[in-house]
Amino acid sequence: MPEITTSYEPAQVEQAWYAAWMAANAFAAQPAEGRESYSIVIPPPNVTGVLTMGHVLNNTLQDILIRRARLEGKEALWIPGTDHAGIATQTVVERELRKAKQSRRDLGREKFLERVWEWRGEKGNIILEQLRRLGASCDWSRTHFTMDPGYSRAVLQVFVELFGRGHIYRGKRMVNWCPASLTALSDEEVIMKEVKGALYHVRYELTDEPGRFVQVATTRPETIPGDVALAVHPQDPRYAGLIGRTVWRPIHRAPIPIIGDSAVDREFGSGALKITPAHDKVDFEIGQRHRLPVIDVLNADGTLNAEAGPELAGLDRFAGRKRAAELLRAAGSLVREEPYTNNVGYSERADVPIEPRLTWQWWLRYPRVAEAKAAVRDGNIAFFPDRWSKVYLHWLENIQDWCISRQLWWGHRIPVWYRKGIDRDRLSPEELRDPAKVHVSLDGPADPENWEQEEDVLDTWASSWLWPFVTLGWPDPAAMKEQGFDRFYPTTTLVTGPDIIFFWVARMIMAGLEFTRPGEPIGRRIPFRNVYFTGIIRDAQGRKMSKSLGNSPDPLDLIAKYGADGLRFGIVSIAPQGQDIRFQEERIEGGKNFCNKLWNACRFRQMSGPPAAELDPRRFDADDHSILRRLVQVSEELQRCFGEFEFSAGIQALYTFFWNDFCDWYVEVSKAKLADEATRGNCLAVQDFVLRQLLLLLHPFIPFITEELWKQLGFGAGAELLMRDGRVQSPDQLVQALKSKGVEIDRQAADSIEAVKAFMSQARALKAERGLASRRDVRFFVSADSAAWANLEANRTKLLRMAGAAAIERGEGAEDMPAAVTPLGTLRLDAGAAVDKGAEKARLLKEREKLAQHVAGTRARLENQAFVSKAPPAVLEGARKQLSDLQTKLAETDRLLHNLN
RNA sequence: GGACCCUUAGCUCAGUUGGUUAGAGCGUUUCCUUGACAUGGAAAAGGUCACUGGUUCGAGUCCAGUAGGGUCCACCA
Repeated sequence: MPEITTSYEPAQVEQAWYAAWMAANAFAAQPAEGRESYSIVIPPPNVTGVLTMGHVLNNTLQDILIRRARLEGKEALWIPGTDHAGIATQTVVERELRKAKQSRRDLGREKFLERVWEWRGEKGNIILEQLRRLGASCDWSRTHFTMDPGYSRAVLQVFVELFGRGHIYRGKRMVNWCPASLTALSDEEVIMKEVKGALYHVRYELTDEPGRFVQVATTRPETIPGDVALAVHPQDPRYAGLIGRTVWRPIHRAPIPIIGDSAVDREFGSGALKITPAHDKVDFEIGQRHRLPVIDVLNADGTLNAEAGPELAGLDRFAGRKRAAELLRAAGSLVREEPYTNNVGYSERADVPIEPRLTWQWWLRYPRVAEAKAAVRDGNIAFFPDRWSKVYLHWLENIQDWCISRQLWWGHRIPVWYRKGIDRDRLSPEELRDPAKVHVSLDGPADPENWEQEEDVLDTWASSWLWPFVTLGWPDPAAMKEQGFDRFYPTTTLVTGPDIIFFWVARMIMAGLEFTRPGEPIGRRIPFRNVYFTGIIRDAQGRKMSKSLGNSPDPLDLIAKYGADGLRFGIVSIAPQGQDIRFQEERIEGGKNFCNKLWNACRFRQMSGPPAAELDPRRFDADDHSILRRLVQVSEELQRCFGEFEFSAGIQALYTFFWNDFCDWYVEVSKAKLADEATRGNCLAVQDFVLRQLLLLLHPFIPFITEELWKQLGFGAGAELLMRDGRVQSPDQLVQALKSKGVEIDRQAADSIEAVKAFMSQARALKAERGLASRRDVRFFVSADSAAWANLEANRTKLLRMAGAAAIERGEGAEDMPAAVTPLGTLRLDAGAAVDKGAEKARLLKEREKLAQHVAGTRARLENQAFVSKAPPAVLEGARKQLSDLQTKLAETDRLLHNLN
């Protein structure tokens, strides 16, 4: 057996094991009847993406769940893949073209798409490669891409079916227009930002009463040429006589009416509102109500057009705003201009202000809204943390139709063909469904020469919302059978960020309910049973990590520095349920240190001798009972944590068990036991038993190092792999396994160790306070009763070793020796040197003070009649025992103080 | 305007149905390279649990309010 090196070097180990796992095809789900299944679909990262800390957290958690499920003997499937990310990808490729002074229009649609596919071929798998570095155990043979032929067909089929069911329509409506990407966006792709600008107070002169004005406030004077009316509240006394009269539009001068509409807020500004139906949603609605014309003064790219008048035409909208203000000022129409902060919608992707714009688009009336609400409200789908279900339900309550068309080229082209010669913008809703005029199908019309296909593509999310079932072969029955749709749908758990709860989670639920297993109960049609929402990773200052801020560390650098396991351990340990996470590199370093500690504990085991024989219950001492009891406890704790998705609590429990219970205590006491042939064999067997279980429990969190150590310690036979063939035992199975080896955990024995630990702690403290930690020639005296003395005798060898003492003797010692009261009797330290009596007295007095306070508090509680009569017996008993223990300790401390005098 | 979250040690955070003396990691102080590990060991210092009330025998934990910070939703020009 090769010797384990003195410190853990992850790079080689990780690379080698990932290759070995791949070679063994160990990530592939092996269909096996009778096994419970556990499935996860990855939130598909954008093909343009590179690994971020958010991905690290998210995918580590998925990998933990999948690996744990595998070790529990489940048929575990983790489906990977990428999203074509319409706007993002198209933007990236267009940017490349621009470097060569080209635009996509220069290339034309077909050539451009070829370029995108080329790009995807080169760069599209980078992020999946990075996930492998992290250790992700996805079934790579099932990698999907939302633009794959099969996937695309499914997306189009969904469109065709929803159209057929009347959920999809084409309509001219106000949309969020991105002047940078030149496409419509859904409401979810618009983020509100506070923008500092100006509020312009502009006066409009009455046409029939020169010198009389109506004043309005606006942030967008450049849209004044698009004004078609002023609106006031019909009950506003200030404007009582004005409704029905006309005013002069101050730019691109023309008379426009004053109308009354109750949508106007009387409290804001002057209470009068300019109406620009082409450039504001509310204005558009008011315009509709009053049958006002629409004057669109903007081009698609955000520049002003001829409708804006000769002074503004051709200017960009921001330059136009300045120019418009100047024009107003020159004309005496600008009453004043004040600094103003308002909320402006921005394109999430392009980071420019969006324009409300009236265009023809395709819309989806969401299917299964009520069912989608019920699925979460009634618990068919559980959210962790549960509070996100409120956010989800609130969104569904107020759901708006989804604008699913995008004026892009990269994406699924809408499967609609218009008969040549017809004007598609004049089709009535009935004509839209007339097959002689509009053809909607998967494969297109039989006589394509007579038709023109819709140019628009679908919103990216209109493909990703199908992810949980299209990745399992839907809708092709043969593919579904082959890919195990029956076994793996609904998937077990979805791990994602709360930021895409509307974009993705809610929509997947509706899609799943609409398209899978028609007619079957809701619990069979949902796409997943659990949704775990991760926190958002922030930098040390609490800011969101982003490319533009450059405050996100490169996960690959962290892997190089701390190992993938170190990174995984660190990120999980700082990611409690439901809270945002402040990233600290020190925690990743902590992860690396944990791995090194684990490595060395196993190294120590290996140096102690070959794999041990069976546990020998006859040789069990209190430490053996104690460590095995803790092992069972940790196993229980971990089971609970997995049930509640409390990853950081789980890893914390493992940390404490391994570091404090196993290394700091059990391994240390082992050193004495290993020197004794009588206890050596059993001690090694206990170590092996614990390490074996520990590696199984740790493996989902830190897969590489555990696999390596599993092999180094010879725990797997032949070609067995921990990750594939290992089986973690439930706490009950663990107890049973111990029983079958004749081991029954003795709780009293295990408890007795706690007193020894306290004793040890006090002994060390007595020494440490005098700077004697290294000296081994000290003697301790203990005034122990016979039971305590027996306990100490039984542990003598290891106590001497661990406390660093030459002797522990029964007796009082000298009165001026430093002393401490322990559960096993009063301990005195004979350091063989003069003692600072004053210092000793001060120390004991401080201790006495604490004890006295505590005694008083406990006594007061017990003297409270209400407490005695109402508190549960266990609590009461605990308090009584506490009081008596404290009193004993206090009395002994008093005696020590007295003697010192 | 509506909803939700946070405020606990110098820092970042745990604290699971209310119940002994509120924990961890990092940092700090002292000591230690004894044959797993200095990426380590031992010991220690450090907290009126944001504030004010309330419920309760008992509150970091439950309720109400206040202050500060954050997130999401919403058409206020």
